[in-house]
Amino acid sequence: MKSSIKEVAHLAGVSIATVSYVLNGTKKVRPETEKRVLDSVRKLNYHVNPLARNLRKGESKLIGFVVSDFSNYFFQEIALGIEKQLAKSGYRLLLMDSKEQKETEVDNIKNMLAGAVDALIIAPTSEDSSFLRLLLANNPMPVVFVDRRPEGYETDTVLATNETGAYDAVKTLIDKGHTQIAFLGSRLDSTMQERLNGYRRALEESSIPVNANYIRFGSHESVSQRSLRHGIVYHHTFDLISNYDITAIFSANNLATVGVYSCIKETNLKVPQDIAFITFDDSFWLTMTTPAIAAVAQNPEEMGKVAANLALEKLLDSQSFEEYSFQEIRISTQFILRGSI
Amino acid sequence: MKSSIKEVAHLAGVSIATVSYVLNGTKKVRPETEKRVLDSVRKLNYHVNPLARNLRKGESKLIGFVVSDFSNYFFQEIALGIEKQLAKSGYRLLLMDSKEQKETEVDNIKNMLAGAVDALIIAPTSEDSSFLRLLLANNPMPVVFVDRRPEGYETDTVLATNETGAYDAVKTLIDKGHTQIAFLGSRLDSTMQERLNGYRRALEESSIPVNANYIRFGSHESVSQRSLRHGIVYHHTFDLISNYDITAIFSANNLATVGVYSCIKETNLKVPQDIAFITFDDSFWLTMTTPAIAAVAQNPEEMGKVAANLALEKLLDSQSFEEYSFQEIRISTQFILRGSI
DNA sequence: TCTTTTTGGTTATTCGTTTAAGTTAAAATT
DNA sequence: AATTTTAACTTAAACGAATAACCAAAAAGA
Repeated sequence: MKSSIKEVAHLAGVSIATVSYVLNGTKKVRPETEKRVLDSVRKLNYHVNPLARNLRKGESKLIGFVVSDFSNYFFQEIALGIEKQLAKSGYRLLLMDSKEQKETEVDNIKNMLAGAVDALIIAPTSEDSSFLRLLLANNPMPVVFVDRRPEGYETDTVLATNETGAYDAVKTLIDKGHTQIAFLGSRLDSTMQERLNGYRRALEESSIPVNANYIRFGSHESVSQRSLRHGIVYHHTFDLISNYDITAIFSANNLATVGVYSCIKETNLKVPQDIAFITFDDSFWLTMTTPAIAAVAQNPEEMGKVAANLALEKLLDSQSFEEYSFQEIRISTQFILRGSI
Repeated sequence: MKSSIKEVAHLAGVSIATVSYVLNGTKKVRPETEKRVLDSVRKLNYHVNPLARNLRKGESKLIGFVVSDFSNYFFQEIALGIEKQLAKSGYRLLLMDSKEQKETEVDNIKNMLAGAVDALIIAPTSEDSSFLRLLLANNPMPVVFVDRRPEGYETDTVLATNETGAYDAVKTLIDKGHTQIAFLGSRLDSTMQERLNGYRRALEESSIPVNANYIRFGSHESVSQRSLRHGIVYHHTFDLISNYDITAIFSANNLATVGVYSCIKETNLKVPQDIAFITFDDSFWLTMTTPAIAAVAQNPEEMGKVAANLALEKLLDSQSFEEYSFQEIRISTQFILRGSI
C-alpha cells in the first residue's frame, strides 16, 4: 500500500529525481512527462514520506507545545490558538502535558529537543527556570515562553498585561466604595506577582493601606481545577469571610476562582451585597452563575496565536541571522463588568 | 550543536554501528568500549535524530488525533486522556482541530495519513463517513473513532453508554413526577440519536406519549461553545418555555446546555420549581450555578485513554496479525443528582 | 596442536527523499 | 557548418540512523 517515489518513477518510466521535481515544482519538466508522473502518482496512491523528506531537509514541520497543566481550560485555549495559527502555516502541533510537575516538564522538554520539532513553545510549570536555561543552553531551536516568564533566561515571551488587568479590577472595586479587598491567588509565580503589583498600585493610589492578611495564596505544589474546589484557596476564603471585615474579593486566576466561588456559594453569602467578587480570566461559565461574575478577560487564544507566530517568525529568521533579539509581547486584558460587583 | 552518530563514533574511535549497538543495547559490547562511547555521547551532547531512526524503523512514535471541535471542553478532556495514556507508552500526541468543518477534517486526515503517524484517533465532525471510508480504505494504519460512530465503516470505536445515560436522566425526571419533558440536542448525529432513543424508552416505559414538539435540535452546521449561548438552541428553549407546558428539560449535551441554561436564566424561571433541568456531560461549572445542575456524566478522559489504548494495541497486534476484529467499547455514564431537578 | 566457537567488533546496505552536478540532444548563435 | 546555449533529464551523493552480513582474534574443545 505504501508506495515510494521509486515505484512511481519506475511506473512513469523516469528517474526518481524527475518525480521529485514534478511533485515539488523545483525544476521545469515537459508537460507530457509531468502528466505521466502525475498519473502514476494517482494510480499508486502515492504520498511523500514526510520522515524521509524531513530527514533530508532537516526540518519536521512540527512545533512542540509543553504545557504546564493541560486540564486547565486556560491552557487548552492557548493550545487552541497555537494550533489554529500553525495550521495556517502548514505546521502541526505536538502536545505534551507536564501535569504541573517539574520532572515531567524536564522530560517533556528533553523529548521535544531530541524529538525533531522545529520550535518549542513552553508554558512553564514554575518561574524557576534555572534548569530550563541549562537544558536549552546552546540549543539552536527557537523557544517561546507563554503565560509565565522564565527568570534570568532571555527568550521570547508572551504574557498578558497582568499588572494593568489587576489594577483595573481593583480600581473598579475601589470606585464602587470598597476598601477592604482581598487578593486570592492560586500560587505566587511571576505572573501572580505582577497581578499583586496591580492590586497594590490600585490600593496605594487611593491611599488605602495594603493589609497583608488580605493577601492569600493556594499551595505551591501541583494544583488542578478539580482539587481546588475544596483546597487551600477555599479555606483561605472561608477564613477571610469568617474572621475579617472584607467586602470584596479579587480572585487572581481561574484556578483560585473555583475555590473562592465554591466557598462563597456554600456559605450562602449574597453577591455582591455581602461580598463583591471579580476574577482574573474569563470563561463562559462566569455568565451562568447568579449573579454573573465580573472578570478581567485574558485572551488565551490570542496568546497562543502570538506565541506560534513568534516561533514561526524566529524559525524563518534563523536562516539568515544567527543572533536575534528577544521580544516580550503583552496581550492586553479586557475588563468585563457583570453583576458580581 | 546537533551532532550525529558519526561524530560520536569518530570521537570514540569506533564504527557507527558500535555506537548504535551501545545506545540501543542490541549487541554485546566490551564495557571499556561502551564507556568510551557513552563519554563521547555526553561530551558531544548527542541525541539520536528521531527522523532518521524512524525512517529506518518505519515508525514515528506519533499518534494523531483529529478532533472535531477542540474549543469544546468535552474534546479537550478526551485529548487529555489520550495524551496521558500515550505518554506512558512513549508515544506522543499530534493534534489537529477540524473546527467542525468537513473539509478541514478531510485535510487533517489526509495530512495525518501522509504525515508519519503510527495510528490515528478521530473524533469525527459528523456521522456521514462515506468520505472517510474512501480516505481510509486500504490504509494499513490503525484507526480508532471516538465519541461518534462512523456509519457503515467497520473500525474500532469508543463511545459512551448514550442510550442508558439518557434513559437514566429522563427516568429520574419521570420518577419525580414529570411527564412533559423536552429533549434539546445541539444536532442530530449518531450519538444524539442514541440519547434520543434513551429518552424515548424512558417515556414509553412509563406510558408517557412522546410529543414530537418537545424534541428540538440546534443547527446542523458548525457550532461552537460560544455561539450557542444565543443560538438556535436558545430560541428553541424560549419557544418551549413560552408556548408549551413543559415542566422539565433534558439537555442532551454540553453545547445544548449552554443555550438552554442561558435561556432559563434570562427568563428568570425558577429551577427546579418552574422547570427542572438535567444535562448530559458533566463539568465543574455545573456546581457553580444556583441551583447546581444535575448531570449524566460522561468520562471523556477515560474515553480518550481507552481510545489511545485501543490504538496502541492494534499497533502491536498488526505486526503479528494482518486481519483483526473491530471492537466497540462503551464507557459507562454516571448519574449525578444535583439541585436542578 | 588443530579445529571450532565465541567475542567484539567493522563494512556495507537500506529506509525515502532532495538536490548538486552531469549528460545528451535539440535549438540558437555566429 | 561549427559552436554555444538551453531544455529536459539522469546519476549519484547526501540526510542520520539501524542492522544483516562479514571478519579477526581470542577462548574453548578435541
